[in-house]
Amino acid sequence: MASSVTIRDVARAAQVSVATVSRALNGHDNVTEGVRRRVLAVAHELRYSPHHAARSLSSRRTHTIGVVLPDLHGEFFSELMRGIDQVARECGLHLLVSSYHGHPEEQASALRAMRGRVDGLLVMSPHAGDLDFLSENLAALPAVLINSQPTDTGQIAFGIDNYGGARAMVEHLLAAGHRRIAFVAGPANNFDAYERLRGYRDALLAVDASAEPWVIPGDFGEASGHAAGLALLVAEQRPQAVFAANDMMALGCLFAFNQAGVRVPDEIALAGFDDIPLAHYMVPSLTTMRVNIAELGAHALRVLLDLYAGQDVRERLVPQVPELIVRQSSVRAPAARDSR
Amino acid sequence: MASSVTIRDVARAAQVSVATVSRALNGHDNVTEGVRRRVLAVAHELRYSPHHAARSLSSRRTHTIGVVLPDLHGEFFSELMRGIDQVARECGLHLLVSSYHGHPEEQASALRAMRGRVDGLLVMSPHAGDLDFLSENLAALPAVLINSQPTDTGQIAFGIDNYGGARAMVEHLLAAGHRRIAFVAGPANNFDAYERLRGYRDALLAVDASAEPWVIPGDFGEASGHAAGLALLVAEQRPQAVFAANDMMALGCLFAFNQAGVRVPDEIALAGFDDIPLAHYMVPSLTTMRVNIAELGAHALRVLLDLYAGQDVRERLVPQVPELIVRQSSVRAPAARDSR
DNA sequence: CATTTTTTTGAAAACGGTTACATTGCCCTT
DNA sequence: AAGGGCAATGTAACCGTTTTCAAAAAAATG
Repeated sequence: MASSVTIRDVARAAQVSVATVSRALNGHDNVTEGVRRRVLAVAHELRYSPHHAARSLSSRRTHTIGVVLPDLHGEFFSELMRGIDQVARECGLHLLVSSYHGHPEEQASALRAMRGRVDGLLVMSPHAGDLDFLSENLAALPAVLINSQPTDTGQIAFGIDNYGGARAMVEHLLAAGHRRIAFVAGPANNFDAYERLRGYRDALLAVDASAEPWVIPGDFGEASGHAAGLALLVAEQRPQAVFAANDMMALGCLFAFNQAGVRVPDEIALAGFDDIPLAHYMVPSLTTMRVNIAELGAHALRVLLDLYAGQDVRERLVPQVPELIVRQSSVRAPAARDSR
Repeated sequence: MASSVTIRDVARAAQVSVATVSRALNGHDNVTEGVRRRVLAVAHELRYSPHHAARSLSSRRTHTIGVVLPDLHGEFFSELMRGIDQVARECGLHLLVSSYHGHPEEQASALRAMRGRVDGLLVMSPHAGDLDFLSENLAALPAVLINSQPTDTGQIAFGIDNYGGARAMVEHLLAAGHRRIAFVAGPANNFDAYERLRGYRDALLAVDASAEPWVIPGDFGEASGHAAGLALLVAEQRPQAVFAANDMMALGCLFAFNQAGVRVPDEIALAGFDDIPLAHYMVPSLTTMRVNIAELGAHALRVLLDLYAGQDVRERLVPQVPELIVRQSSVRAPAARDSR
């Protein structure tokens, strides 16, 4: 089975003690050059590779970061992982990923199972109200919360400026001449969704205090966007623009509009949020708020590492501001610009 | 810092020996019910959680599976992870993910770093010719290779029947009445891409030995599909159908055709491979070969676990056969069926 | 050259669990 | 009541490293 050539084997073959082998391999400077070379040669020869568990038991470091996410699929997850992975590789760290499919108790057990397995944690917890619960189970590990609601328990957390992004989008739609703007909301207990909804509401009311927000429920999935699109089409007075809380739902809407022969943006304007790769390729291409998810993940890990190093990271927890990407779906004239 | 309440603390508080605590916690049956309850209560009270490194050092099991992939982004990766994750959760396993961005030496170090860290490995290595190299670095761990080319070194490996899938698609296009069928290829050194190309060629030549395959280079990215689409449009005689080696490139093609005002499928038919979620939402919706990537990952992990348990898994290494999904993009009449 | 200082090396103690083996206590035979 | 068998518990060795501390060797000092 697992071959298991240990540090003792290397020591014997190189005719030194295990302590010397350990020192040589870890690049300590108190080992003679000749000895070091001999040890390295023998280690390579024997295909020695240190046993991780033993090493981390004794050194109290695992060189591993735990990533606890609500789900392990979809564009968001994939991009987030990409960003995290990039930084992890640069720093020679490994990633232990874990998901809890919405079940809080699974999240708790996932978090606790991280003890002695990771040096720090990146946790994404978009569901409202589980923060006290969360800090309960954080096993005293350094942790950075991604994209959660702000916490009063002093947890290190930051995310995307969903509120500001949503406001910016509504302002764009208003500026493009649309007045009756409907909003397709995300899941009720999702903090991102809540913030985007709030941004939509505030932007509308800011320009006309008597305006009536028009909110259709959704769940961030394509299908719910499709349903929302159909619902909007049968309204006695159709909206002039539809702002979906994420791109997937906007896609579903567009699908519904296409099926019904309603032309976008001529008869109805459409906008999303996230700027997933498809947004660029839809016909018409989708106006959206670009969120650099990979950078979000990368930044989170960098902050975690500095936190681990004992630095003060407080002032680096500014939310990431999304960028407005205007494409064809929101303006009658051909899209003014497309930054791709 | 990390609180570190150890098994000894629990033992002291429960007034038993560490051995008894260990037994009680691991559900051994030789512990009196009263004692077990007391230990469990104390452990919970103290928020004890076993130190993973210590446990796996002594028990020789890590309850962790290593997943080594070429890249950590995109639809394929995301779906694969979803499938793997699902099985892992069912079995109470953790996932250590690692990527090597195409660099073989990084792959080697990633593989070696897995020693003492995981119980088994899931490796995806689509680049041709690194298999001997690979087995060199497998650290004698049980491993399952996903979607690699078949190996002669006796490695456990399986993947997708890309060849058969490509043949099936070409046969469908031929049956739909298209004769001049162009193929947008994938990266040159990618085994999946090679197999799909081979399937295309063979299917064409099977029906007419003098047929001339028409292959445009691509790299599986949207952009290369777009470029290929433009290239095809300026050919003196346009193809009647375009078969892209994956959906993303088909998407790029469609984008090019749409921009040029060439209607799909009326003027030119289009087909892809993978059945990514967007395929369903494109206008027109895309005919493609559905590959159940999540299931591929799930199956790979199940095989790995059985391999680990010492079973013979040889006859379970059959390639996964993709399913033909006919949508609007390949047939003039409204799509006959759409299995979504 | 003797002595002190510095560098290089080795022996052994952690690290926090699991588990083989020894021990204890209890019940059952005879 | 003594002994045997069995279940529950404790003791201590072990897993493969790192690291402290002491010893040995080498270098610097007077």
